[in-house]
Amino acid sequence: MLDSATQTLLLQHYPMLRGLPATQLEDLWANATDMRLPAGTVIFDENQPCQGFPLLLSGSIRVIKAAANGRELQLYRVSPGESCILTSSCLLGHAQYHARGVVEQDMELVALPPPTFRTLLSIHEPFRDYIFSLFSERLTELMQLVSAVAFQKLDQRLAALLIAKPNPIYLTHQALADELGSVREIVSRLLKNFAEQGWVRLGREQIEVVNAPALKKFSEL
Amino acid sequence: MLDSATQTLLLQHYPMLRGLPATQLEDLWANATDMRLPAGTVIFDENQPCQGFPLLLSGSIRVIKAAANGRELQLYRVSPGESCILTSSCLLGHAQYHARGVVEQDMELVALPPPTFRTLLSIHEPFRDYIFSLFSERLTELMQLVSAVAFQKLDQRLAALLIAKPNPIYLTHQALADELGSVREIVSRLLKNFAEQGWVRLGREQIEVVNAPALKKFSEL
DNA sequence: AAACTTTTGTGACTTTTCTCACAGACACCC
DNA sequence: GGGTGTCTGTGAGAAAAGTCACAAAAGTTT
Repeated sequence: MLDSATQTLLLQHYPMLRGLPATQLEDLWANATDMRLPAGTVIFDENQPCQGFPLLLSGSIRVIKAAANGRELQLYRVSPGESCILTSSCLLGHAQYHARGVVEQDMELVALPPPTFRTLLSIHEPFRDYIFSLFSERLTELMQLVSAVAFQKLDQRLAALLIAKPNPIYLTHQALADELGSVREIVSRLLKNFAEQGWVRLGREQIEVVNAPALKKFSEL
Repeated sequence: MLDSATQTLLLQHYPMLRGLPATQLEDLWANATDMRLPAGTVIFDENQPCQGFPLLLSGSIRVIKAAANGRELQLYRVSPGESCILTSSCLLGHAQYHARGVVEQDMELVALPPPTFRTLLSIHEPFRDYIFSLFSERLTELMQLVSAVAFQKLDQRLAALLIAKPNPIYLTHQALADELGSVREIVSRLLKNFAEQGWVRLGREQIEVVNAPALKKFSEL
């Protein structure tokens, strides 16, 4: 059962739920549960069935693939208003997870039980459209990712990653490597190259992009 | 307008359409168009909008990413009964294609105009479930692919590819390379290694797997 | 401020993959 | 059965990425 503050917040982040018939909305408030999860929580992992459908209110999730040797690669990130499409996939494909979800920033979410989720999909077109667009977006992103991993050099991917982030970047080289699916040493060396070109300035857990256009050009080479 | 033979074929491959109300079925027959495309046809490409929703009756499509230098990588294959989810993605996400679709084997398909597709989605739950499962499946496949490309060595991926295909494999090394996102020379060399291990026998445009278990074990290393 | 942890820098070396170049093998077609 | 085009084999070398080992630097804790 959701309190009214959470209800308001949910409708803010998920406006497509506003048009729901009153009875259905009541049903939603009654069956959904509010949760808070601290950063670092593993909310799902490979080969696990899934329990509910998450609607993010704040914070974010990193969805990653982990390799046997400890390396990992970020598939995508889930932000408020987005929900985790992988969970839809599990629920709708009656399958299990094939990735790991880790809370990146402390998170508040509303979890819908599977029947409620299915009902929403079937009765409410805006919600259905929303879920389809999410699927569509993720599919596109993943295809771009496959292509990047297969055909682009790491330095280009790193450059693209740097300019995609808010400017002074407060991350360790290891964190960047984990996002790219590579290792720390390589990222360090590449960053040093960028620094020598005068494109970035490096500090401990800090990377300042000083020549974004150059990085962009380089990443598109 | 579909002739009755095509109608029957369509319902065979897409049984979830059988439960449609009669009026809706009439609408479907009236608006759908039958098409035949020879192998090699590019049915869609990057940055193109899409016209209709394809339901495959026979043949197959390779969905690929092409790199600037001529290399390519197969994202997935579409077979009869499957439909191309990328097109759904385009239609539902109101976006453009981000990959290329090439007819692999001569193909017969029924194309639904976007409005018909949307109506089906909204009124017929089995069809909707079907589309969702397809999305779900593709998403999972793509995630596995990303992971394979990022973390597995080419020899392992090649081994996995060989055992996934019907046994005497009639393909050129170039075709295998294109499926893996690599180049011909490497595939040739790796195949030679496999042959020296006694795992395969090589011929012109022919690879016979003689020790599938060994290949499987190797691919899972 | 000494001890510890985390992060970063870096050299040396290996492995994997790609590139280029060219030769031989096979198939097909007049 | 000679010509032509498509496949395949292979060597030499380069480039990219990863591994290992260790040291220096920057923070944190006590």
